[in-house]
Amino acid sequence: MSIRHAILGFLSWKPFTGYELKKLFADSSSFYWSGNSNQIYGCLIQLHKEGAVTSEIQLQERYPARKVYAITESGREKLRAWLLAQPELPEIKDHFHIQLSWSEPLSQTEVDGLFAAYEALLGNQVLMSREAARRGNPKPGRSARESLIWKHIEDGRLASLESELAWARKLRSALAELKKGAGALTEGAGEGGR
Amino acid sequence: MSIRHAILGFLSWKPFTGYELKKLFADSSSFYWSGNSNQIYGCLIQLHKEGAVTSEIQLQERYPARKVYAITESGREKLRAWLLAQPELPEIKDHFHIQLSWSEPLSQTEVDGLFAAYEALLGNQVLMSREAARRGNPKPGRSARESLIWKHIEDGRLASLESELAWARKLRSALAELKKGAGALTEGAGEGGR
DNA sequence: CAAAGCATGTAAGCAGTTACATGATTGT
DNA sequence: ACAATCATGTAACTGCTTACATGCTTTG
Repeated sequence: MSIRHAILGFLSWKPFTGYELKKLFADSSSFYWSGNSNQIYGCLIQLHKEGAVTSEIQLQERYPARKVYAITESGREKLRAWLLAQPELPEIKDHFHIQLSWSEPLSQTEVDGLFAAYEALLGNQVLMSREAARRGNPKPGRSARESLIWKHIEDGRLASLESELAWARKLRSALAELKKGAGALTEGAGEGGR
Repeated sequence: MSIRHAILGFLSWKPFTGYELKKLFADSSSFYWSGNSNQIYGCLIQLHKEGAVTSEIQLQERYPARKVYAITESGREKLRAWLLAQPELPEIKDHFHIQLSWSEPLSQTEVDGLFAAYEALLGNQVLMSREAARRGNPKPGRSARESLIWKHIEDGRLASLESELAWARKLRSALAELKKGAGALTEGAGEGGR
């Protein structure tokens, strides 16, 4: 799966300029690409070469000219073919989990600091996602089905963020419990050691 | 975060050959890299140049010679610096969610087929993860803390797979309900969309 | 006798990233 | 005066992927 499909997806909803697509990607977390110009503009040029999109130049008075891209019949066929392709599993890169995996040389205090930072990051993300959901970024709503799907995807993302936060809190307090137990038995030994 | 840190992590546990590391990555889903030779061997050569690891050639009778890599003090410092770096959010690429986002041109039957395939894929993954957890792949257990962390990470992965499966099932049946409702009112219209 | 395992490495390519280049216009 | 918005594009780089190359040994 590459960004080409997602761009075709957006254009199957309605025409956009590269600049608009860039923002759509940058503002969305489900569509996880960064929205860098290189990729968007490059991709649009290529799709145009392949005949999947048409581009119309619109001159404007006070702003630079813009190229509005629209999907073609052939583009819709390409999109359809991809939509029917074999689903793939989600790809998850849990950077923090890997960091934790090798945290043995760190002290309990240092590990606790990592948790604090991670939980703050997640908490922030939860708030921002909730706010974004409340504001409601632009999305198609061409049918009840489509709206239902988009709603569930949004809810699912929030839920998974929240459950990751709960996971981190639980592990953190389990580690604190462990420390307390060990401290009672060995009088503060086991800090920083292997 | 790149694979260099994860390799240093493994070597901070105990010495390994490139071939062994390759398998460790290939067999693990938490350490999400594919475990291709190019990256592993290339990375080890580079780490050796930087003085983060030493390599000892072990000749064997019936098998090719192997290079056993061990971490150096400087390597441990590099690892420690990375361990204390600012945590990062998980990166999630929900390929299937994006596919679903643009599924408007598909029929209800086609969408349902996608769900069936996705649920089968996830179900499989859940079984394989459970089996892998039962078998228990090689992992360090240098302290109660380390074991607790690894256990929670494993459990967390399973839980998130299971909740994704539950999410898919819920959305699928919500879509079926929607279809039923619409069918009752409009007598089978609304199939195939715009 | 073929396939899989042991073991190290190289080549070619892809999808993505940040940073740069240009230049008018509008808001603080 | 400075930054942000509108708008399109290019350059250099990174991290990762599949596939290839070699060759011996063990297992089915």
